Amino acid sequence: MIRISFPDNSSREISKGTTGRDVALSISKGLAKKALAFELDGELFDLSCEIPHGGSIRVITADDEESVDIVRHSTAHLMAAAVLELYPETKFGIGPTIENGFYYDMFIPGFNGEKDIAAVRSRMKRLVKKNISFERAEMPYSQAVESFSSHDERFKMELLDEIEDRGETISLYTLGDFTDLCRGPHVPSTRFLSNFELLSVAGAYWRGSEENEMLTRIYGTAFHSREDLQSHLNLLEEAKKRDHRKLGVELELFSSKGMGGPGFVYWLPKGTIVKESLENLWKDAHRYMGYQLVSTPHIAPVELWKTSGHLDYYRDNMYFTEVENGEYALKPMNCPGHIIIYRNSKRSYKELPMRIAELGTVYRYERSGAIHGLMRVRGFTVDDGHIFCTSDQIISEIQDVVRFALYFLKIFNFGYQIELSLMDPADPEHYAGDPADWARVEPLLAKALDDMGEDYKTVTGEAAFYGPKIDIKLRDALGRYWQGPTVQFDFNIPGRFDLKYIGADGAAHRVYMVHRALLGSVERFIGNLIEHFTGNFPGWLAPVQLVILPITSVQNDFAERVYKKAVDAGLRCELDNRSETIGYRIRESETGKVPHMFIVGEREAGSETVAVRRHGEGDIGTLPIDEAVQAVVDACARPALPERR
RNA sequence: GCCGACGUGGCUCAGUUGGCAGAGCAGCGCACUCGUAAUGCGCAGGUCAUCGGUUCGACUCCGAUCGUCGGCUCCA
Repeated sequence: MIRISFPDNSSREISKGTTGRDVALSISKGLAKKALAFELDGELFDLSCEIPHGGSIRVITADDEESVDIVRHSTAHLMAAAVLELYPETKFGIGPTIENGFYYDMFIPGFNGEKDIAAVRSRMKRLVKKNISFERAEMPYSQAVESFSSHDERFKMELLDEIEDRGETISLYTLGDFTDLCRGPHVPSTRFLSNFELLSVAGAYWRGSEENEMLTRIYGTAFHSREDLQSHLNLLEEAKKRDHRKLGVELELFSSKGMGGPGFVYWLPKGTIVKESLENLWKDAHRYMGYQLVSTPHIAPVELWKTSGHLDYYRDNMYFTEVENGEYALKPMNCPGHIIIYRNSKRSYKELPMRIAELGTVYRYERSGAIHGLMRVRGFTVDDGHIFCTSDQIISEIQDVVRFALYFLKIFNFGYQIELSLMDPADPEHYAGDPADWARVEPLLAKALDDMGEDYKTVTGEAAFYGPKIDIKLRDALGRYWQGPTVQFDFNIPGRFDLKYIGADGAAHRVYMVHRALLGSVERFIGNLIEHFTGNFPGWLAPVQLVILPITSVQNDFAERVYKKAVDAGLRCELDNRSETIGYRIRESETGKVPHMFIVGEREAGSETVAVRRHGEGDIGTLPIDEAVQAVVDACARPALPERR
């Protein structure tokens, strides 16, 4: 007999051989019907498994958070089973769950890409209807090898060897004619798998290495209910609508095609207003926060990049050019330029912390397949800053940077998540600089965050080779995370360039250096903004803030007067007095996502008023001209500068 | 770079088994002077991504190149 306890703290004795299903049944028939698996002392098991030992047990149903992953994993098997039926020669790789879904990597002879997805889908539906059970079997290595080698499952054999090497139990799951090497757990049968969708097909290297053969990866997702699946599919639709590449064309913000070269952004007049407005706030905020703005060239002799280490570590991503007296490279980063500025004169401890910053456009060669709209380009503007300081200034400088970064996220209502990336102590060879320096600084970064009361995730081994870093991921309106601000310590470059300051003791000391970017790449950040706001920028960024629309040409003079007042008030305003219907012109401003419109007809002209219309809201009433202009000015006010320490 | 899909006027898309390239929107012109998301008529605009091949004849079939998209990879 073994003793198990339940979440409500009750407990009971059960005999050996009792399965999870028996336990669920003993509670209620309804529970047994809904049950997907059970958890014993934090470990998940199939419902059909015997309770292996005493402990605290929980029956997992669709109501439990972790259960959707079980459904997805089982659906991956279901998909594999369907693929095997259709393509008997298929060899299987791995089929894990991922955020929001699953995939399976397979070598599928005869598969015709997306065209054949529908067939797989309908075959899966058929298997669901048959309500086939998942059968688990454990077996010794030799028997498993026999089973997989008879089907020439070369990928599974590889996995099998690794499981054996780690000394883990080998378990196989059979679903109909398909048997897979798998840890489990799985749902009892396919009746739990009716709410899935196959989403896309892609190539993927076996085990993610370019050295290996490329397999076909099919992506899908699954949920407990039709409603959950539908709302996820709706989210994907919504994301498509917000795609910054699409909106960029529609709103005439930027162009990145044609002769301009892939991965290069050409900002159109409207996009330039967005970019400049953002950059202007950035510049003012930086000066206010004690940064000195600088400007450095786009190209420099290779010797500079040799000294900085970029030639060794970053060569493959750099553009080079030859001129008569030597080789030059386009800058892939701004740091060496800022170092030249630091080294321009002998620095005193009294100058520290010295914060310099630049909206520096850099060029990096990205492989053609990596390029993506504004998010991944070959030329972009880094809102780069470098802080030179002493060790006892580190904490407050880091805190200032993090606070400053959060300011930029908060003014746009982005959510965020902080990650602290540290070195892997088991692999010190991998990192530049004195390990003692690392040991001194890493806790300071953690302390800086702790003292601010910010939550963060520590990721060991994720530090850059030159130093530990704090990354902030931003979360947009659809809940998606993007690379955002980054704060990086550098134990490499100060040594390479022999950066020093003269201390109060009259001696030279090595200066500490922090790289930081708050927006990351201005281009990518604007891409995030476009998707976050669906192109409905806050007023201060809107390319056109106000459109004046006279109903007929009789009101043109009056409209002209209103227009001048708005322009004088500093608004980006347009007067649309084209000979089109008022409905048509309103529609154009609406689809152009102009935040405000003033509509002026006979009534307004006679009473020195305007009818105000707000994007997405429609007519909001009539106001005297000056009041209406002031309301738009207020709505388009730039956010306040950040608070200073 | 790799796997797969795609590439027809500024945009969105038709184009049957190879037989003279089509529509809507946008643009231009004319008329219309209009009350809160599309007024009407007319005009112009494409060497069907590029190059090569097969064919009497190629937007259509084949190959290569370039680009775009979904992934992989990369991401100091």
